[in-house]
Amino acid sequence: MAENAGPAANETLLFLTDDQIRKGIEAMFFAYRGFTADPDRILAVQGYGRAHHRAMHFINRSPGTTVNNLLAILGVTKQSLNRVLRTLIEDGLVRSEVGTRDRRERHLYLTDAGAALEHELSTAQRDRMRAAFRQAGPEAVAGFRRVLEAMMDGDMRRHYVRFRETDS
Amino acid sequence: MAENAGPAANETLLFLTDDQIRKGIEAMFFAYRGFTADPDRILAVQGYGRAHHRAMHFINRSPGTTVNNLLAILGVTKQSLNRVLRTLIEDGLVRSEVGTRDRRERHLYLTDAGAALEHELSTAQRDRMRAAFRQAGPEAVAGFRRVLEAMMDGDMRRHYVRFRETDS
DNA sequence: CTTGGAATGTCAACAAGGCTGACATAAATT
DNA sequence: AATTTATGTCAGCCTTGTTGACATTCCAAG
Repeated sequence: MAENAGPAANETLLFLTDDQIRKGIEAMFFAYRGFTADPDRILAVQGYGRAHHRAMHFINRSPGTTVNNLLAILGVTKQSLNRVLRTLIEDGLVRSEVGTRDRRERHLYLTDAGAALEHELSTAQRDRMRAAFRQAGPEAVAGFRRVLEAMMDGDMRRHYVRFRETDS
Repeated sequence: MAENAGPAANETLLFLTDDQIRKGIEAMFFAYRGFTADPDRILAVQGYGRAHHRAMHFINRSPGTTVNNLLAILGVTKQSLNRVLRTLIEDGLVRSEVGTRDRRERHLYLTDAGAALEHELSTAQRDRMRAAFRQAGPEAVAGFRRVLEAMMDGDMRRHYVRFRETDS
């Protein structure tokens, strides 16, 4: 792994003190609340929760994905996901199609109504993220991404990278 | 607020495209899982959850804090927090002392056992954060913090800043 | 071809931890 | 004395995690 070999390597190690790390941890905690606040507000009105948002986000990202696939990405049990999917399907936001090649699989798509809600949610979340990005500047954003990627578990990083490379 | 006025301002606006923002959103989602994974594993063994971790973290950060104070930081209802605090007090991890100046208040402290568990949890979390910081480098870390701070809600930023400036 | 296992998805029941509402108590404030 | 504030508690609800049991479908070994 290519270690950072910048100038004044001795001095810059200050960024690894427990105190700096602790600040990072608290920043992560408080920021994540902001990250989910806007979609949560919208969802509460409709009687949905964060789990519905996550499902719709990733169905939108890869239409036709299977339940199993979604399971691996979301990192929950199939039973948990199923409850969420059931309500989304009942409410006409998600469409589930039996696979043609393998009839055990269900391929998931957003309906028009589902796409509309997903768009509303993701717009709210994107607006805040965009404001933060603009305020912090492009170099900060690059660093933000770099740290987050290094923080992911191996499995999650695989999913993330797969998405990152899709339709770059 | 001082807008970024770096060189090639035209070109660098590319970092604000919807696609870049979406990558940031997904990075945040996947990274937060890694962020909580290690403490969650430890907590599961003891029958506690993330809520207990958060309470202990902030009691450790400001010993003697009141219930009301903790409520504002954690952003939950008193009923929710009380359930968690009750079990922590019953199990001898947290001590609650009636205030001397204002006897309505309860001041919260970690017991030795509580401090030990808190330390175990925060060590696990810090280790991962430190690894990510080291891998990403000091400039990336600065950017990471900058973006997260810009992402916080106003109230949360107030709490964060208060902590950040305490015993810097 | 049949049969047994593996993969996939569904239903039921439970627990953690959010939430609201109502209420009690004690202390401080007016 | 009356009101407000800080805290705790009870009851009940919702979302979203969990396990266990089960149905369906596919595939591969006999």
